[in-house]
Amino acid sequence: MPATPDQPARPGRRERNRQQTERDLKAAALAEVRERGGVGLSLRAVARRMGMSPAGLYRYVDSREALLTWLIADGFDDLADALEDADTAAGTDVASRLRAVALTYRAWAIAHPNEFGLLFGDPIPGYAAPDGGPTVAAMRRVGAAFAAPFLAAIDEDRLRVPAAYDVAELAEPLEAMSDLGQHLPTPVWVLFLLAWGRLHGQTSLEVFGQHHWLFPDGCEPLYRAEVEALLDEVLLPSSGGGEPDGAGGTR
Amino acid sequence: MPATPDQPARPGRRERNRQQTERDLKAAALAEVRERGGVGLSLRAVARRMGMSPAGLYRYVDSREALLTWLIADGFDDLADALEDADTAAGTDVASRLRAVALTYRAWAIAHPNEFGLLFGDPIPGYAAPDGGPTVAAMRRVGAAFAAPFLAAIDEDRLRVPAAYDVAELAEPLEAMSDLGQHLPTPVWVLFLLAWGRLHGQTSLEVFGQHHWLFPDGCEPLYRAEVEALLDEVLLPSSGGGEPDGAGGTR
DNA sequence: CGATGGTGCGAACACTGTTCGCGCTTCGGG
DNA sequence: CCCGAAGCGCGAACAGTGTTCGCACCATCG
Repeated sequence: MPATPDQPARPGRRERNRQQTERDLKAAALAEVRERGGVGLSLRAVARRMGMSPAGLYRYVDSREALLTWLIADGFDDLADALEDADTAAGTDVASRLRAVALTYRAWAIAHPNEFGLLFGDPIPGYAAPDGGPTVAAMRRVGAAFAAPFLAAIDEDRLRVPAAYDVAELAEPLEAMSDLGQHLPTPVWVLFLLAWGRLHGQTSLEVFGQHHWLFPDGCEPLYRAEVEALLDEVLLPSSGGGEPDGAGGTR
Repeated sequence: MPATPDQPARPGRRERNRQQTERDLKAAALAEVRERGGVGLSLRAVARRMGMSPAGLYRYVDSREALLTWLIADGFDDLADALEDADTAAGTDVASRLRAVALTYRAWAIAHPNEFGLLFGDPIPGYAAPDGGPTVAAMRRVGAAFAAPFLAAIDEDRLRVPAAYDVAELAEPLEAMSDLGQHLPTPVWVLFLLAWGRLHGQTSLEVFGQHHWLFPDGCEPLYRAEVEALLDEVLLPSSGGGEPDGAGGTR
């Protein structure tokens, strides 16, 4: 958004300064979050870091909470970018794409633990994401990036969805997901949400330190095992018939 | 720990008062966490709640952080109790036991969202659970309660563990888990950790609000679907042969 | 009885988010 | 060109926080 559409191309000294300061602010706040964590974000520290008075920040941000939701939205966007990049870099094979996205999810979380905590950890005490707010919009991008390989698998008739996933009670609320892509039957969305949960669970347990006493060096092998298991369960071999059952070996 | 072992049974007016105050303090802090969240725990608020001066608290607690780790340990213990109770109440059938434990995990989390956040959300900024500390000990209880039905399934030869779970790199770190019960081969622990991750992932996404915009009324049906899928995948029908494949119906 | 040490508290310090009102710069229009 | 208006940044202040210090009190033990 280089300028508001009604002011076609009039940067103006002031406007440019403001946008520069906004960028500085975001960068400073992000740096602060990265090293101190979202909970420890201090407006005064941000102000100090950018050589500004604490009060001055309030020309750009309504409150500490507002700054946090701003960072949350940015974080979701960043994660979505990473997922999309990994997806496109993985070529066209549905299995590679799904694997790439899954591995990137964990990799991003480990590379940005504090941001991950901001996005998926304890919600800010009083705050609940407003339904139309920017955070949910950005999060839907993450969902969409995650769903893309699944949708591709459907197009190739390679998605194995268990009949048990056709939970009637979920049909109605899942209507809201149809704008992530095409309109799809309930069990597909259930499959997708459960798959996300599996990967997220492992990632979350690792990043939030629950596995640290077991695997001080990280849980990548464990995660890879989960990813391969997921691929085996969810993806049919290729288009060409073959054994329809596969509760066994992988790679 | 009713008394220090070197002071065999001398409650004494003072000792009793101290223990009573400790209980009050924990109760007040827990209440505060329940309504304000772990992040929002304020020592001064706790002090106010129990009619004490802020400074007085420091006779019982080293710091806010210490109080939090205390609550964390208690939280893990409470969760472990809930899981153990559900397990024993579920009778002897391995499937029922596993289902009960799994459902109780989510139920506890939903009933105690702030405590769940304390246990599994953003770690306290500076704090890392000391390896020998009380929090990891209590968390191992949770792990043990979770593992119990799996161990029972092994005893009955009803656990289906994929060969692909025999990840060599995990053999060594997983040695540390053998004191949760008997000493078991690597893939069993992998299966267990991945199962926990699946349930935790769904629970965490729900409790931390990521699914709220999709399912404002809660995700119990989704979670049940995951639990049943897990049971189907992981548990062999019963001792008596039968169809080895079960990607189909549930309850 | 007197000494000891646990107990509670008021005051203080450094820090936080946030508000207010003042000057200063930059802009838009007469 | 100049002048009002609006945006901007800041110092000061207020209420709140975690934490420390030193002083009273009182139960305990010699």
